[in-house]
Amino acid sequence: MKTEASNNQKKNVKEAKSSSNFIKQIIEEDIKANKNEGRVHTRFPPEPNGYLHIGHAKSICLNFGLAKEYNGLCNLRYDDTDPSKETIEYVEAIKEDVRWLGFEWEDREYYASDYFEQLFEYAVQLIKAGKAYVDSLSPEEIREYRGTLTESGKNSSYRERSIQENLDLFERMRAGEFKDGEHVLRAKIDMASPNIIMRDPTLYRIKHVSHYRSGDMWCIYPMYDFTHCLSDSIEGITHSICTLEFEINRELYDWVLDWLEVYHPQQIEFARLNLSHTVLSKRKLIRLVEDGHVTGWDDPRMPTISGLRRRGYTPEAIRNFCNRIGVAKADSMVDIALLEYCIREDLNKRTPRVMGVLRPLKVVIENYPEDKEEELEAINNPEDPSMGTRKVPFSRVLYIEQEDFMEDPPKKFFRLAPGREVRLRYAFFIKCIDVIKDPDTGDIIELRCTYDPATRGGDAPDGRKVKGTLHWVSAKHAIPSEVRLYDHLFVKENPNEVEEGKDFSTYLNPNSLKTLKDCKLEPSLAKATPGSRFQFERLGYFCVDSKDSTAKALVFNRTVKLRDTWAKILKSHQKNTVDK
RNA sequence: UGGGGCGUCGUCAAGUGGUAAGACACAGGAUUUUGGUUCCUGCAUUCGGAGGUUCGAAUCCUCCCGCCCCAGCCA
Repeated sequence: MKTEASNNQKKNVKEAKSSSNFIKQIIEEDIKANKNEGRVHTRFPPEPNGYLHIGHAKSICLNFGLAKEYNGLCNLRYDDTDPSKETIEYVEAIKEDVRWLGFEWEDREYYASDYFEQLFEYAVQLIKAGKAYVDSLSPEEIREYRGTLTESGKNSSYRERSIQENLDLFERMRAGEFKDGEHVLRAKIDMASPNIIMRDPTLYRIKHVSHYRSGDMWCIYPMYDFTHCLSDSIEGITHSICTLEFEINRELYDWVLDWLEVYHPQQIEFARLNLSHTVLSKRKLIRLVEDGHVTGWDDPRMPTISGLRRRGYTPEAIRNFCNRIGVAKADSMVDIALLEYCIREDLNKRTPRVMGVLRPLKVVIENYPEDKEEELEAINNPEDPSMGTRKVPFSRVLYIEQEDFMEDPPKKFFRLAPGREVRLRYAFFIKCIDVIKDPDTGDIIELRCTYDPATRGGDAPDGRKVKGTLHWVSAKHAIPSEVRLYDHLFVKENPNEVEEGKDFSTYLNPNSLKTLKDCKLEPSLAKATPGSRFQFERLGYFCVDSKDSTAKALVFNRTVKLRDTWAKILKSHQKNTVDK
């Protein structure tokens, strides 16, 4: 028997704690060695040029989670050094998403663009140290001079300009005396380095573009490699966690900080998230939006935070997911089934149950009086008795789900069929006595049934058992609704893996959205507010769409299906018959 | 064929010289007024491969194989 305490414990299920990983080990060793006086300070550094997705959630949970676990801090920092792509709208959307996920950066909201003056001073310092120079090669020449992966590059003819000349030119770059592309500031490292990043990387470029924050104050903008390490240094970041593709940039990260002799955070790289049946690159997500494959960044099919939110996902489920997938250095592809498991787990505990019929089939209870109606008591959440009960109206004409009736049922089909008796959840046993078809099409349009008044509530006093229990809605009381059923965006597990001459969009799932306009819901749903979540019994978890739903015309999104053993049985049977 | 990384169950992933955690998925079974939930049970004699060191190797050494990243004035 479950005790009150164990019930409570269950309700407050502790968030899955992330297990040990190599980053925690590094941090723990650092703390033990009293590196940084035992301080842990991380940062989440998005570029405001797109919306956050579940891959960013992994990074957010990692950075903020580490800070929390080791009593440290995590900054929110915008890496906004490319004014041609960045906007304030993205800044706002990112803040909303991080906050919604449940993380708090307090007053530590920083912008690399706020460091421009300081960064400029650092660049001057580098020039003075003879470690940077103004190059006047064209972009094409710079590319040619860089060499290839197997051949070393060659020095620019401007590489040996005097410090004075470099200083003068750099000041004039800042002053706006030159056009875009005329000059760049480069680090003077080694054009023969086997690491291409180190072949005199560009530090500053001229861009006569106004910046969403600094306006027209600058026409030269620092590059990522120069900005990021110094921003980390300025903020006193201890562990600068980024994704694997920056591994080769670490040499430059260290080079800049070493030559400038400033506080030196440690860059640590981990593998970015890949999720099956979707794409997670900004470029591809933008294409989905721009090509109209989805309705926007917050389309409930998108793996964006805003899409997941609109779909009905909870921050808790996403955080649990991030804790469960782990952190490592091996490239990997997480099965989207794990994400779905996480949201079901959360919604199962917190969501009220209701009945709604997606594809209605009319049922007339012949022995139920025309004018009679009654209310039956239904449990709101069997997982949580404190959520109480509600009344659902019953009357002579009902709707059940089309797929809950079969005229010629296969073995193991426990639902309604001619002559068979089933239970209507929380109501009565009914028996099908007749099937009415459309004379032209042959489609089943109505079922005639009888009910057993003695089974009120769902139990037969004579101990009679029934195999199936169906959800239903009283026709007279039903409220109409539109319901959107979502499925994986891509049919292919890894849409990034494309066949010759094809592109990821060829693997788009044509059935990723099915809109049902004739759904019938129990009347208690009339007052459902945007964003509220429910379990439609036997079907799945649904939420009221926050954009398109109105009090008069409800729109529900299916967050995720319930686990469906019957569907599995059907599938394996089909497979078996095909195999034979 | 330069450099930097990575290979442990179908998918993630612990493991750090003492004899392969856990989760998802999958397959059985029990309970069930949701074919839901919950609960049991099963699921890597073997860690990319081959050698070697060792009483003992997923862990150390050697060679090989495979995959990923880098030639933006993007991040």
